[in-house]
Parts: sequence; C-alpha cells; structure tokens
Amino acid sequence: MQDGLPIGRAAKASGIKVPTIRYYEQIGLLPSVGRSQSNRRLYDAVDIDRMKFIRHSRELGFDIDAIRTLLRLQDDPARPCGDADLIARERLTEVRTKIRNLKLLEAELSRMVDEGSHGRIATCRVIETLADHAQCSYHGANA
Amino acid sequence: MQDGLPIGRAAKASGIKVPTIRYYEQIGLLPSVGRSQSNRRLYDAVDIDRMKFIRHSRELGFDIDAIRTLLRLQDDPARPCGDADLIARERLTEVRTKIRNLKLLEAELSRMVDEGSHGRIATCRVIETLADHAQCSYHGANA
DNA sequence: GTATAATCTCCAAAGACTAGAGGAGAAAAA
DNA sequence: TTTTTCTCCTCTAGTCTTTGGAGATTATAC
Repeated sequence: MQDGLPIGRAAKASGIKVPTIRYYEQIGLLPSVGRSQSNRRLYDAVDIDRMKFIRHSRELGFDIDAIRTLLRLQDDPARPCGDADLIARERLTEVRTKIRNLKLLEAELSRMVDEGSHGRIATCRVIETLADHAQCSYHGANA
Repeated sequence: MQDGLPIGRAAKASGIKVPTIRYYEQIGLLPSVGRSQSNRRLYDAVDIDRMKFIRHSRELGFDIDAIRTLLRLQDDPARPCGDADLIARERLTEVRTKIRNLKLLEAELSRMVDEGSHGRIATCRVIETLADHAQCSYHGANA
C-alpha cells in the first residue's frame, strides 16, 4: 500500500460498495485511478471525496446524469452557482410533490386499517386517492 | 373505435408509454383488455384510472409487487379476514417510512437551496453540502 | 508457511423498462 | 381510389444501476 487506499478501504471510507465503485469507474463517473504493482486500484483522498459526493447525491435522489453535471460544476469553481442551484431546486420540487401524494395515500390506507381493526374493510379508494388533480409531477423521475 | 381508446390514446391519457403498457399487461399488472376487430387493444375509463394509479405509484417509488398488492386491495377490499388489513398495514408502514425519509431529504435540499444562490461554485452551498456528508441531517435509505 | 481475506477480470442476473425489426390494418391527403 | 402516413401488432434484444458469483492471484495474519 505505497500510495493510497485499495478498493475495499475506499469502499468503507466512502460508503459505496466495491462492485459499485468499479461500475462507476466503468461508466466514467469515477476516474480510472492508478494501480499498484500488483494491479490493484489505489485511491487517494480526492478520490474518496468524490465518492462521498456521489454517494450523498445518490442518497438525495439525484440521478447519475445530474451527478455528472454537479461534479463538472464542482471541478470548475469559477462558474456561477446557478446550474447547481437549479438542479437542486428541481429535485426539491419532486420531493415535495412526492410527500404530498404519499400523504394522500397514507390517509386512505390508514382509514382502511382503522376499519379493518373492526373487522370490516368495505371500500378501498387508493386509485381515486392518487387520481389526477393536475398537480402531479410531470417528468416521472424516480427515487 | 367502437368501444374504448386504443393504446396510443391510453398512453397519452395515462402518462404511461405505449411499450410500457404492453409490458404491464405482459406481467399481469394490467388486464388483457378486449380487442377491436383489427386486433387493437381497447381501453376504457377504468383501465385508464388504473394506469394513472400505477404511474403515480411508480413515481412514488413503489416497486411492481407493492403496486400489485395495492391493486388487489382495491379490487377486493373485503377479502378473507385480515388479509386485506395486513396488506394495508404493510403498505402503510412503507408509506410512512417514505414520508419520513422524504421529509429529511426535503429539509436538507431546501437548506441547500435557500442558503446558496448568489455566487460562484467556489462558495456554492449546494456543492458544499453534497461534498460534506458530515454536516448532513439525512443519513438514511432512499425511496 | 499456510490460512484467510482482499483483489483482479469477466459474466450474469434482477428490476423495470425501452428500442428495433418486420408486418398489417386504419385514417388522411391527393 | 390510390397513396401516404399513422398506429398498431408480436417478438427479440438491449439499457441502466447495481449486485453477486467464478476462478485466479496477491496481501496479510497467525
């Protein structure tokens, strides 16, 4: 271990699993780092930071493309912040829409559960619950 | 077009793409509807509602199996004792977990967005926040 | 100095689509 | 009516983001 962490340590340090790190390298989200004499990948602190950035972004539900953009922005500190901001704002809107819809669904399900505790679930209106009120998030992004 | 929408119209009405509708039929998430004389699928309003529900549910992060159970609830709420109730309970737990996670996520995203709009990437809150998980309130699973 | 753990590459699967080939019926324009 | 342009059909195969082996090699631990 002359100069950097091998992949397992990097995985532990970043919270990204070993095969996923290799996958991210393959799709160019992580760089092809240098290898040891015995061909093991060696990661330095900057690489680990990048991994953490990616993992955190993924946890927040950004898709790979958005992360690619965010990373590019990060690499260029002179650029204005607007793009990054916009990406985050869009994500926030998505999240809020989801919360709204989930609350509707929660209300319906908990009504059913209450009825069920008295031994009689008569109706289920889950479909109506999420029926379109033109308030639904347009681009069906996930996560 | 004697009795119902053909698949393209159904796709437009529901927000699910044509091939995806066929896929859902194939995996039994949508019923095999009747056909026209020229063998086209014809969908009625109930089918469309079901599609919309599926789309919303997918957007909310439910997997196909969960949606299946939700739809079964809808189709037969008063099924043999406790069964429907159990399903409703399970889904309810899932929904509440999602809401909890999304609220944490929302908190962090809105903090990001509120704090950093003016300036360069070098001082961008969004990027900074993503880069530094340690100061983050959200340490959990997604969806 | 061997046992165990970690790494390598390559391949496959899982879940949920998505795209393309090849062909036929239907609606609109000429 | 004819021609063009859709939309639809089935079927197969590929994508995306991970995750999990298999088999071989290397590092570390006792």
